[in-house]
Amino acid sequence: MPKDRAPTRIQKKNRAAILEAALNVFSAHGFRGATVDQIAAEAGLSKPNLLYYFPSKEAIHTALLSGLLETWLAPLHDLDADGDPMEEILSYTRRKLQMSRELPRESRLFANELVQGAPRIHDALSQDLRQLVDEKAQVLTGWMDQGKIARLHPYHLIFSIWALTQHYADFDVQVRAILGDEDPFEGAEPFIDTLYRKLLEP
Amino acid sequence: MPKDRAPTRIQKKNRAAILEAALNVFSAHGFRGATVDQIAAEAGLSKPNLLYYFPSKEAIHTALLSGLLETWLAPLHDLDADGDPMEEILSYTRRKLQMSRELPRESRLFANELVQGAPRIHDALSQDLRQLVDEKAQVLTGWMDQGKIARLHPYHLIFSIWALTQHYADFDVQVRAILGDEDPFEGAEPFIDTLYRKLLEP
DNA sequence: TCTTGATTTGACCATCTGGTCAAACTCACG
DNA sequence: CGTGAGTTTGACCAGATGGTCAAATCAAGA
Repeated sequence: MPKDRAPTRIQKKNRAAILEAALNVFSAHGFRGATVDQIAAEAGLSKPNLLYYFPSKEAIHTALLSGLLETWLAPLHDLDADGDPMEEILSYTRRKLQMSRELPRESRLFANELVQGAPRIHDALSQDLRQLVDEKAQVLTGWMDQGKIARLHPYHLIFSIWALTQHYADFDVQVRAILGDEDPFEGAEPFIDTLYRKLLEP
Repeated sequence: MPKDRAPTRIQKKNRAAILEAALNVFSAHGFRGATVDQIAAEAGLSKPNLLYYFPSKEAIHTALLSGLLETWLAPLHDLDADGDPMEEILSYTRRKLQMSRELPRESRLFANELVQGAPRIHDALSQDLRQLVDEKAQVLTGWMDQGKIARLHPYHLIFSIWALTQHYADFDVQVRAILGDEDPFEGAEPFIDTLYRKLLEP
């Protein structure tokens, strides 16, 4: 294992390659379904070499998840209490949908973990995520109190945005099996936009 | 392997026990994450005994999925072109949400499969499911043409119902981590009901 | 260039896992 | 009962998998 001095050029490169490869493999097969050999091959390293940079498969997975959590929650973080309510929410849904389109591996990585009971990120859920959502739910409630948007259960409103947007990344195969050649996001964007306009209109 | 005569009492009992156990294990850990030993233990059988009833792990999984597919699609099947549009759709969403509540293992079984690219049910998706959805999308389009419900992309409308309802089963841990003690379905039902009323109102 | 720490690897190991098999046991029915 | 089909299991196997280690190779600063 590399000493904990400043990382060398090679360390940076290889660590990045491993995490990139791990994202591919874990998101496609889940934790249990991924093998260290697979990740090593994808990263262009031998297995022992990979294990020189990360002490175990679990450690790679953990590093990956915690490294991506911030990215994943950024759009919700950016929901601004001082912005225009309708615009803020619509822009949040658009960013989330865009992330489904551009970062589907990340979405599936979390989906894989969640659908199996999130054994490795349960803490992050009930700590960081919960706190963030509590905070933003209050923002939503504030807007409802001011009559700026329709009164709805704020938590379920947030869940609905997650469900609608992540569905396109997580269940991509199903969506494409049904739509055929049509680009899912082409239709999804205006649909979701319309949905929230109608739903939130006071 | 039992001969293909009429199944004996014991065969019925054990096959059922195996499928029940397999549903528990596969839905919680995915195909790769589940082990034959685990399923056997859960079914109260030894591993060789289990493999006397099903030739392989894969066979159990297949039997389970194809046996449940019908159940899973029944609510959409029942969407009646001759019924009242708004009532038909709302009752479909209610049934789907109820299934998330009462059959979460089934939902997660499919979710696990889909999120990993559905390697074992790709055919069912692009054949049976696609055909069913095509058919029901036409029903929806008909209602839109008649001005009975708002004009929307019919496929994305269906996706939205799947996403919103299955979210509560598939990502149960996340939902509960955020809601704490509150029953997710308590709030979800009126939320989803309101959502589709507002969305579909012509 | 030389040295020293960083990097890489072939060989190896223990465990897990899906699956097999022959032998033993049980059950239903004549 | 007795018997043959149906059922169960302990022992076993081959391959996959996560992980280790000593030895070899490489890179960069003195």
